[in-house]
Formats: sequence, structure tokens, C-alpha cells
Amino acid sequence: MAGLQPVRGTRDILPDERWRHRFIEETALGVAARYGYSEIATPIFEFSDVFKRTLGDTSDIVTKEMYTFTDKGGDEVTLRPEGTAGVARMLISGGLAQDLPLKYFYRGPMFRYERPQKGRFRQFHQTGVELLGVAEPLGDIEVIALGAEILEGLGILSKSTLELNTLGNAESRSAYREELIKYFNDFRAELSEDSQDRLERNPLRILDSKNKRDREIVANAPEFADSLDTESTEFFAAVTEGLDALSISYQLNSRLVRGLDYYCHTAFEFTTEGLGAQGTVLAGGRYDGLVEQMGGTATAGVGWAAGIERLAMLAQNVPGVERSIAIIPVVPELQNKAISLAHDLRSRGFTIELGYRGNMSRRLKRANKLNAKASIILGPDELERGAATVRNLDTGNQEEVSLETLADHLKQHN
RNA sequence: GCGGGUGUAGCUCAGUUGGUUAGAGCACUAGAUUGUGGAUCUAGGGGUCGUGGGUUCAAAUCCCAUCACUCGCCCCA
Repeated sequence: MAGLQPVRGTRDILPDERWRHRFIEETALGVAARYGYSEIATPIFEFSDVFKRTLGDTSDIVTKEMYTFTDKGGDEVTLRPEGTAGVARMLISGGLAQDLPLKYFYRGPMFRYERPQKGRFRQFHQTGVELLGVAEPLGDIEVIALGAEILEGLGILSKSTLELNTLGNAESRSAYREELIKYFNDFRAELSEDSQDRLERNPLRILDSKNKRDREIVANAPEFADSLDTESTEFFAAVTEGLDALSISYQLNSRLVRGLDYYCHTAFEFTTEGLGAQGTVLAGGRYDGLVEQMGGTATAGVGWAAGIERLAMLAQNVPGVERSIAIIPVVPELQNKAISLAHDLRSRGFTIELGYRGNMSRRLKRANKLNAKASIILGPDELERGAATVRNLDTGNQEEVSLETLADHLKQHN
């Protein structure tokens, strides 16, 4: 392990894993496309202000997890720790607000300076969707349904729980905040150090503390529902009714909160047991205040992000890679015959492997290791008859096939 | 950033109270098989025992530090 090693928290993604990732991305993209979402890509780094302004000065992501540096031109830039901020920035800088509503899908690497752990890396990959310009509960419902359908496609939905909560509108939230501060102040000394800190910065976050004593105190804390005004209550009711109509089951969790100010109304997380401490697999919510906070005109937004590495650890039904057909020249003189046959078959859509060296035995051995489904044995004898031997590597059966009908034969038999 | 566990071959691991040239299985390479793979047999390559320092006549083994991985806290996807 000495010498060269990847930077802590980063990893090489080898073919098997990349294949899984790709399946996940393609599944997500496919479902999103059917909902009318289009793929976009924003830069992997932005001016640091983009994240500082959107994520807030109080969040851990901004205060201690960002990869920030000054570039050669003296600009302070940051490797993106999440996807939504960049999309909001794009909406503003690209003048896209005229075309609302907009439906975007994205995927790509994110960076956070955290302590690596199971399902947690410093460079990791997310896929996500953002629905911009839809203030109606229908947007929340659509986005959740979209997420659920992707998880279903990956065979994960049945192993996960949709947790759902509302953070209400701004008025309700600040009213609740007051209630919480009032309540927790009486227990200030008993709260964990972290939660005492949270009481100043972000009292909502105390609600999802894992500290035992905190939890006891939280158990009797005021309920958000009691602070919600009529608008907020009705909005949430519409969301849950929509989910009911779609038979998407969920669990109300009044302790599910979001740290950031611009979040409002619906907050949701699909969680699972299979990932240790990192149980959240797809999470999001409504962020109507975000674009305005960044300096654009007020724009409703709702979306989610999912961790690809986490999905990859859980995905059940990843298909196998396509199996190839190996072309094996029996004698060196037939090398060129082999490469032109390979070229021809590849152009017809077949996946062809050419052993690069060795006698027939070696090449068959290699074909077997590559999990090829068949081999085409090109020998002088058959070639005189304008044919080649096709050997099925699963059954060991082989037959002579004329070169003219070779492609058809392969199509039929594989 | 804080706590616990673990680092011996590409992988999974063994290595007895410190004691000669550090082992196995799998994998890899070659041969048995100059037109037939998966099985078997034979041979071979591959290790500064994570790294650095210390104790000792002698360290994979004991001590310290450090790095990495891992499980929690935290944070979240």
C-alpha cells in the first residue's frame, strides 16, 4: 500500500463497478426521461459564493466540508458538494426563468471533505432531478413518484422506506423555530454539546439528533404540526393525498428536517437498513426560497439527489454485461482474415474479441476467461470450403458454418 | 474533527513464548496438449510483512509515531 495511492476518500472505479453505476444512471435517466426531464450538466466547480450563498453559513457542508481553492486568476472556486446550487445558478445566469417550468436531470461527481466511511466518500457520485417553476403540490408528488419508480427499477424500493415531513412555509417555520427555542432552552444544560450548538444555529436539527438524552428531550418537544398555518397544512395534505392516489407508501416523520433555510414544505428521504450509518439513499424536498436567495427572481423548486455508490451497493437486478464472440485463427497466416472478419461482424453489431497471441488452446482459454459465449474458429480446412467452425463455449457444441451465412447463424443461435 | 478495530503475495488468510533463505489456497505465467477452453498434473514468477523510528545478539511478532482501510459519533446522498 506504500507509494502511490489514490487520495483519501477517492477510488478507482473498475469495469464491474462502473457497469453497475452505469446501469443505475441509465435506469434513472430512462425513468426521468419518461417524466419529461432532460439531462443537463453544470460545471464541476463554481465560484465559492454559489455554495456559500445557497447552503448557508451554518451548514457543515459549507463550514468544513468544501474543497475550496484559489485559482491562478485569483478567483475562489469550490468543487461542487451537491448539485442543486449549480442548477439554480444556471437558471439565473442563463436567463432560463422565462421558460419555466423546467425539468432537469443530472448525474456526476460531487466532493465533500468528510471522514470516509461505508457509503461515504470524498469524491462520490450523485444523480438528481430538479423541477423548477412549479409551486403546486403536484410538483412534489411527481418528483417523489419519479424517485420511487427509479428505486423500483433498481429493485431497491421494497427494501426502503419513504420518510415524509413538511417544513411548512416560511411563516410557519419561523413560528416553530421560536417554539423550539423556547422549549429547548429549559433543557439547555442537559443537551449534548452538538445540540447546544445547534440551538444557536439551527434548532430544527436537534430533532434528528442521535444522542440518547437529546432524544428523550426531543420526545416531548412541540410538534411542527401545531405551528403550521392553513396554507402549509393544505399543501402537505395535497401531497400526501397524491401519494396515496399513486399507492406510494410513506411514513410520516416529524423529526425529518433540513438544515438549510431555503427548504420549505415537503422534505423526504428514502432510507434503507443495508448501509450502516449511511442509510439515506435518495432524498430531497422543496426549495422555493433558493433562487431568490441567490439573487434571481423568486422561483419555486423541488427535487432530490441520490447517491450512486449507495444505490450500487443495494441494486438487485443489474444485468450481466454483453458476452462477446471470440475469433480464433488456427494458424498465424489467417491473422488478417480474422481481423477483417472481426471488422465485418462488429459493423453488424456483434461484440467481437480477437485473441492477440498464442496458439488455439491459449486463445480458447482466454476466450473462456472473458466469458465469451462462442468462438469462431478460422482454420485452413474450413476456409477452403468457405466456412468456419462456430463453437458454443457453454455447451461445447460446434458446427461448420459458411462465411456467407455466418452473421445470420450467430444472430439465430446467440 | 472525536472514539474503537484492522494492515503479511493481485485476492482470502496462516505464521506457536521474538530465532536461519516468510507460507498456503485461489489468481497469474509456462508446459503436459504444434486444430479445441472450462478439469487435472507439473514447473515458474510475484513479498523491503502499510510506512518511519525505537527496544534487542535477533522483530512479521514487542513499543512509539504516522498513513490507509473499516465501524461508530458527526454530517449527509
